[in-house]
Amino acid sequence: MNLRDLRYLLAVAEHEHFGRAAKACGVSQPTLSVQIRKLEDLMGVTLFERSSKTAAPTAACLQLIGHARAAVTEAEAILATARNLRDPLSGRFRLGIIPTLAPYLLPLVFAPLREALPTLELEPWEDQTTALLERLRTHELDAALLATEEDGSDLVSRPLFDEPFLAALPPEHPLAGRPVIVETDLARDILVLADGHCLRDQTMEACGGDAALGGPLRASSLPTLLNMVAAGYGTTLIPGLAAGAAQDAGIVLRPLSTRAGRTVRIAWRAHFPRRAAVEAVGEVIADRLRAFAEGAAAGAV
Amino acid sequence: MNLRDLRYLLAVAEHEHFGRAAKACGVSQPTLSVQIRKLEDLMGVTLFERSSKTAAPTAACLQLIGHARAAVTEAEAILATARNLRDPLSGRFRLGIIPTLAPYLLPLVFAPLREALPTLELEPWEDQTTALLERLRTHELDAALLATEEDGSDLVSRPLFDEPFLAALPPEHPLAGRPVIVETDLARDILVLADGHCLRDQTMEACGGDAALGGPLRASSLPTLLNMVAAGYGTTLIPGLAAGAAQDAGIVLRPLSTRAGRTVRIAWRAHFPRRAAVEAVGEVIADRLRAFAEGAAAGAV
DNA sequence: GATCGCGATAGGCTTGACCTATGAACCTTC
DNA sequence: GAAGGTTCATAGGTCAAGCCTATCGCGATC
Repeated sequence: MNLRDLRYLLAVAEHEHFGRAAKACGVSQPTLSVQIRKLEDLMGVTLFERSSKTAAPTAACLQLIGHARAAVTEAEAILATARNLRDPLSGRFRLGIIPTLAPYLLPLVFAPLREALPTLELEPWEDQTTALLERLRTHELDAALLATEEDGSDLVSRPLFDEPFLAALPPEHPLAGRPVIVETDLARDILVLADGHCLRDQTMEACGGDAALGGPLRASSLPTLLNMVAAGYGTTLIPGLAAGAAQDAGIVLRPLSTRAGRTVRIAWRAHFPRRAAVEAVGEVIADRLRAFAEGAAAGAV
Repeated sequence: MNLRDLRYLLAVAEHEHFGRAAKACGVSQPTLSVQIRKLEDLMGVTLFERSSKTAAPTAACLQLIGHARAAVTEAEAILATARNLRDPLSGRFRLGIIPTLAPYLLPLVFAPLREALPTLELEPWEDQTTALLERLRTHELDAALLATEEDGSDLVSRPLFDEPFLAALPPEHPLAGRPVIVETDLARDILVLADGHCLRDQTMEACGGDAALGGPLRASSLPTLLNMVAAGYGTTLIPGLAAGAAQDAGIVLRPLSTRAGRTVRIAWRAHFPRRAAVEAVGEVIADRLRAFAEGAAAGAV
């Protein structure tokens, strides 16, 4: 049985006439005769009572056409729905973002994304890198903003912008008077984030790679870390986008001598079919951050 | 688009694996790959995200499979319903019966019909001949029990049994003493049914064919006519099956010298597809009335 | 590095839906 | 009552499409 056959059935039932039904279906009358006959043979039921005048649906036919109409309607609903889904820039887009980036990046890019991609329903999801990669692989996310290189060939990524690190010091700190900070000088009293934050590893690497660095404190979030620094418990490195929040907290910021920083990338599954949406989202973010990245590059020269 | 394609779609979505889905569908894996690809091209939507591990349904696909499942389910419901309708001896069977026959025949044949054709839902419809023929032609009846020959080649009929007429007389009537009645002797004070009853025409023909026969009275039903005869207002001819009711009313019944009678026939549209049901119903009625018909024939010899 | 498993592709076969032309039955009209 | 115009059914040929087997390319795994 075929959806086409069901359409033929409905047409003949409606017109009660093979010729007119054939015209309505855009086929010849013999085609309809043959197909209806096949349908009758398949079902073992006479569907129409033919006479020289008309083709009247039998009682059995009347019982069947309800289902037939439902099937045809559902099939058409599939195509209609597909038409609406055709635009890859439309629909839900679940974007993972690491916690040291989300609170500072989202306010910058949310409105531009809405404006550039009005039909894309952006759903941000904040979590640490490994959790985001896991959710990417299980199709629970469509893309993720990370500050690390992707791992594994099943995922790919492209860089969006460079984010320099800044030294964050309490105002009364001995190094606060210097215009530029040498990272290794921070190692003595540096504070770091908890395990799992990529920023923790990057900070430690920039400051000398000592795994025992940072003492017993493990801040669970960047705002917490900033408050600790502001309170005079130590120093840290912060990503450039957090500069505003750090200054608001009364922290002194200084550029680093080695121009250390991180590259924010957007990552997605290699086979993800809505590549266009990923590209578009990345493009909007990169555009919005271009001034920031150029400023960072200029400052580094 | 095709129901087969939708089944393929559902299978791949369920198994998340082309090979296993192909096995479940009973086709080869390349077949499935090609058909799904065509479906994707038709819809303009990527349905599955393929990788070397698995074929995961996309968000778009998940939105579509609900409709797809509904369409396939409806299509299967058609076949299931058709299977139930396949037996022509099952289902509604609308049988028209003329009013001078229905009250006496139905009590005789209803139970035998139920027993012989338990799945046939018999719906009797009582009306005069012309109305029954009209309803037959408009497909509002499946068959009709008549006492006339069918008219027009679009309808056909077969005889079921012969029903002799009997002279019906008030006990005090002068002719009541005779063992056999000559029909034309009844003409003087005969009572007839209203226009439209075939029995009216047959009575008048048997008694001399005078159109002015029967005086001003036009009984609207046979029971009324019987009561009029019982009350002494005149005589009439009654069909044999009404004999019991007439005797109950206190009427004297006598055979006719010419053995006049009528043939009860079952009529149906020439193209009616449930011919088997018509034949079966007719057969049960003829069987049940065989004794009656033979008795009538014997009585006539 | 070889093997295995996945989906995609290629080439050839066969089915079946379609068309036009024609037939058979029936109705209407002159 | 013969002619012509309906109706649906049938016949024969064409062509698209679905299917198969064989093979490829890619990635993971041992």
